[in-house]
This record gives sequence, C-alpha cells and structure tokens, in this order.
Amino acid sequence: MSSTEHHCCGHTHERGSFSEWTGRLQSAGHKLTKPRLAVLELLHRQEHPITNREIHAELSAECDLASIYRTMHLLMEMNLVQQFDFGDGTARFELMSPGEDSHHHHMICKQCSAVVEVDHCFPDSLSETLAKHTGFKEITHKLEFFGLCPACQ
Amino acid sequence: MSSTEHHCCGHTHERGSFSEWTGRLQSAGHKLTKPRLAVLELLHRQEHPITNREIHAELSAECDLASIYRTMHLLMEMNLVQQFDFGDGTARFELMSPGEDSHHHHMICKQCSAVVEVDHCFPDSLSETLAKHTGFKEITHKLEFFGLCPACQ
DNA sequence: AATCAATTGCAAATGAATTGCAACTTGGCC
DNA sequence: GGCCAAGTTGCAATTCATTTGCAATTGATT
Repeated sequence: MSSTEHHCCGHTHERGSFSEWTGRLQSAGHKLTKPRLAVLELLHRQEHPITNREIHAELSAECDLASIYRTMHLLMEMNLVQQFDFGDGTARFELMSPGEDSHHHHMICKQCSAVVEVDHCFPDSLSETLAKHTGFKEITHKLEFFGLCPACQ
Repeated sequence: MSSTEHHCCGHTHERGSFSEWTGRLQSAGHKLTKPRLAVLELLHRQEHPITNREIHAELSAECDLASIYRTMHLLMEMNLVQQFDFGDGTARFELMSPGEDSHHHHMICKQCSAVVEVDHCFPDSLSETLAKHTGFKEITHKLEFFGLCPACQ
C-alpha cells in the first residue's frame, strides 16, 4: 500500500517526477520551504482531488492551515494545480503536469462521495457553437458528474 | 416598474403563473407566509439565478436573511428551484417549472460576471457511456461555462 | 375567535477562506 | 560558515456564506 511504490502500468495518471514542480517553483523565484515541499509531496501521491483541510490533517506537524491555503493559491497562479468543486462548499485540488493535457472531470457518488476520474468530455464543437451563439471568447468550463456508485446502489 | 404588474408576454422565459408555485407549497402542507410569497414572487421575475443575499437586499423589509435561506432549502427539497454554482462561493437559485424541461447551463463572464443562459448541452450518449464505464447510476451533472463577454474582450 | 403546529426574526454558532503582523527561514553573497 | 534582505510562516483575528437555537409570531383549521 506504499504510495510511492507503483507497478509499471496500473495507475490512471502518469505523473511527472517530484522535481518537476520544485524546479518550477524555484525558477519562478519562489523559495522551497518545508510547507511547500510537504504540500507538493502530498499532492503528488494523491489519486483524487484533496481539500486543504485534508492536507492539513496529514501535515499538521509540518505546516499551518493558512500556509496550505497560501501554497495552494501560489500553485494555482502558476497553473501547477487545478481546482475542482464537488458541490459541498469545499475546494479540492489536484496536481497538474504542466504541458500535459490534464483536462478531466469527476464522477462523485451522491451517497458515499466516492470519486472516479472521468476522461470523457463533450466535443470541442460545443464550445465553438457557444462562442458563436454568445459572442464570448476564451471559453472554459467546469463540469462534474454525480450519481450512485456500484456499492451504494 | 411595479412588480406585480405584468404585460401578457414579452419575457424571455415562459413561466408558469405565480399560483403554480404557491399551490404546490400549500398542497404539500406548507404555509403560505409572507416571506415565502415574497421570495417566490421575486424569484418569479428573475431572468438569471440570484443569490440569497441579493434576494435579501430586495426584501429586507419583508423577511430575514435566515428565512430566505430556509425558504430556499424548502424550495430545493420540493424541486421548485434549481441551484447553480458560478464558482464564487455563493449559491444561486432559479425558479423551475415542475414538469417542464428546465435543464440548462450558464455562460459567465470572468471579468464582469455577466450571465447568459445556455440551452446547449452534451448529448445524452455521454452520460450513458459514463454509466457503462463507471458503473454509476442516476447520473446528473453540473456544468457551467466561463469566458469573456463581448463587452469585456 | 381560539388553538396549535409551523414558521419567523434575531442573535449566536459554524465552517471555509483570508489577512495582519511579528518571528523565522531560504537563498544569495562575502 | 555566517550575514542579510526578501520572502514565508504561524498564529490569531477577521470575513463571508450558511446554519441553528429559541422565544415570539402567524397561518390554517375548527
């Protein structure tokens, strides 16, 4: 159950090495502090988006909740994390490999909150249609799915 | 500008008559109180989802903010309103004609928060595909679009 | 008009997220 | 290695959306 031990093929998301992120932080002129390293390291082993509170529960010895929030803001600005909203009023974050297409969504169980990553999305033509209809530019979207997982049905 | 005075046509969303909602409330055994009537009446004239705080700003004379929250919970339970999340941490609500297909989404300007209703959605086949892939049932989704409106480009 | 349960207003509590500030690290420099 | 300045942190206090306890009020029924 070690989180760093992986077989060669079986996980859904290929993740860059840890130094990919520390390097980016540093070359953007940010310090590599204990809280930032701990947060990055923890994010790096997650399979699913995680809340700041959850991160703090794991890292209460290493850093303050406020620093986690601040770190997350920094990582957002730098586009190193993606924020998701599962509709419960708490932001969730997932590390994102820069460059790589990390666009995806989630299926969340209404009952037990189990999360499954969803790689499907609607065709780009929909966004283009909307751009024409509305006159909006630079269109992005937030999309999450909700349902009953097999165990809860 | 009287709120009760309406011409016979001319608004974008065809809405059931006011009594459609009061009737439902009453026949479900709920009282028709001043706060509830005021909230319903206000919701009934909106073109876009509105926050509880915005409702309270209009109705501060008629009812308390807490009652607006409570009314909205009731309307949600009864499926008379739909809740939307524009990503700013504040819930927005829109009256929904029961029966009628009110499924829609929004395009929100990242700059000025202008809102446009979006009737397009992805094909149902996507949900079906997801059901097969994930094993989830009763799949719903939350989808909102963000972009730059013509005025802000 | 009387009754009673449902509902309200008010104020206090909760929970996520943000912020001010003094104390403390990190990274660059000698 | 030690010094310094800027960037960061921890802590406590704050903000903002939302929820809740409770006594007072009101709608629906008789």
